[in-house]
Amino acid sequence: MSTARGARARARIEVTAAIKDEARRQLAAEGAAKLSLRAVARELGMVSSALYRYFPSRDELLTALIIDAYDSLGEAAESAHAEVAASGPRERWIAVCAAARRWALEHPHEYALIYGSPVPGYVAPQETVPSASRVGLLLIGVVRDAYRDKGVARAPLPAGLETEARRMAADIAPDLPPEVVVALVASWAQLYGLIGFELFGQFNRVVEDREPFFRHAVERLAHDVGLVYPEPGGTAGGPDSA
Amino acid sequence: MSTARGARARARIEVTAAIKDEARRQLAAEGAAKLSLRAVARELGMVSSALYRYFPSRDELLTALIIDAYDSLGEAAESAHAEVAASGPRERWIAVCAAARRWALEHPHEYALIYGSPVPGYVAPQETVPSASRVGLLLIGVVRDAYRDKGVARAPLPAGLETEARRMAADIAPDLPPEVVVALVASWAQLYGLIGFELFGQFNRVVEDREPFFRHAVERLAHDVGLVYPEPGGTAGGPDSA
DNA sequence: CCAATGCAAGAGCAGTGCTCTCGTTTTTGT
DNA sequence: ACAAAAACGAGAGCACTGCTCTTGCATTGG
Repeated sequence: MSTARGARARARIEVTAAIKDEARRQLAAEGAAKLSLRAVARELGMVSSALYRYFPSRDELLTALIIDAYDSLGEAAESAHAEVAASGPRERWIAVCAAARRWALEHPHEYALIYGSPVPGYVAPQETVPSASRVGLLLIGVVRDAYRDKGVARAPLPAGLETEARRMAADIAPDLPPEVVVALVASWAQLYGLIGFELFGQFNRVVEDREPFFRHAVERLAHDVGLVYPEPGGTAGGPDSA
Repeated sequence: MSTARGARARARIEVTAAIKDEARRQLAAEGAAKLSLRAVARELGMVSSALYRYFPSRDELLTALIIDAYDSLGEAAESAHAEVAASGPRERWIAVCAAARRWALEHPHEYALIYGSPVPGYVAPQETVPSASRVGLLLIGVVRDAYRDKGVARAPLPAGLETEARRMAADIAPDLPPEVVVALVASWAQLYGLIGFELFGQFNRVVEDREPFFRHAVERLAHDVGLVYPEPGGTAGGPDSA
């Protein structure tokens, strides 16, 4: 009974996985632009039209790969974070950022797929959101822990940003002060600016020894979100001084 | 004489320009992926093979558009900077960053072409470098002026970054302290992280009122490169305290 | 003035995403 | 258990792409 509706269904799952695997191989090898449905089908020994039984279009296949890429990146960041979970917030912050960079350097085409220019007129479907948020959630968690523990440093917000900052905080991390949430989101975006510039060649002939450069930049981002001190001994606004 | 070898040569220039114009139109309308040589030729009333007399391949056409895009962005930033040339370094810094953002929002596909994922296996040819550097040079200039005037704030570099920082400074701005150059390059990359996230939809449902958010983030970047004070009255390390 | 070159046009090749049809196989409802 | 329904693989075909090659005309330079 468990395999009653299984023969077909299980085959379907396997073929779907095989298609994604082969597609991912081609993506990693040649990039999203050269990913061809026909080539995938050819490599799998099936005819191209058969592939449409599994993915209704090339874009749908790409979307599946995008979700997988987000998850792969998120997993890499989460496991890197787990290894330093006992350390201070600065270490944890740096570990997550460094893991994101490492993953990007190891999977350039997949990184380009998710953080580079989105394909043609493509808007990310709703179902990508959970996977896409994993690194961000990790960073939020680090700052939240630091804040709960001994508080984080903050700088006042300009007048024009106050209401938006409150709205952002309510949506993202209601337990954190708006200033911190704003700095967090900005740092999050800036992190990917650093990674993208390295990956897409903008640092060629500008930054050569990139690892220490990145580490230093990321430490400054940690500072920006209020993770001020190298390690123990945080002064700065505590959870109660709001 | 000036038009002696002109009949042909002038026509060539005009046709080349017409091709680029039409290609740019299609790029702006549909994005780089949907830019088709045949469609360009069709729109210009010529046959597709004729177009290859002017651009040896699609990639060459794209490269030409890339250079134009860099120049367009650079020009926008430069003219925005010129309008506040008399103001303090913070105002000038913000004006350049805001102009880059505005240009990106107005030319999303062109921005994606130059700062998004590079096309297939594409590496930017050497001739793009001057055009690509214009915004960066502007930012360097702002910091240089501030430094010469009353100095900028600096934070010490970690040990592992010192030699690379010196190398970078020698290459980029020998008259600026290495710490400042490092912060400058990092801020430069981070600026495009902010712009890219807004443009490519990463801020959807996260940041709604983006203009003040961006402005605040950019002010913090100004702070990071040592442009500390809202306006006059800079303490911080002067040109001589190196 | 004539040869060399520049250029537009057309045909053609290999490749793409995608649709539709046609048997065959598997699943499902009675 | 059997027939109706759904899922599936294969193939042909359409419209499109980048790019090459050949042919014939126009422009240029010696």
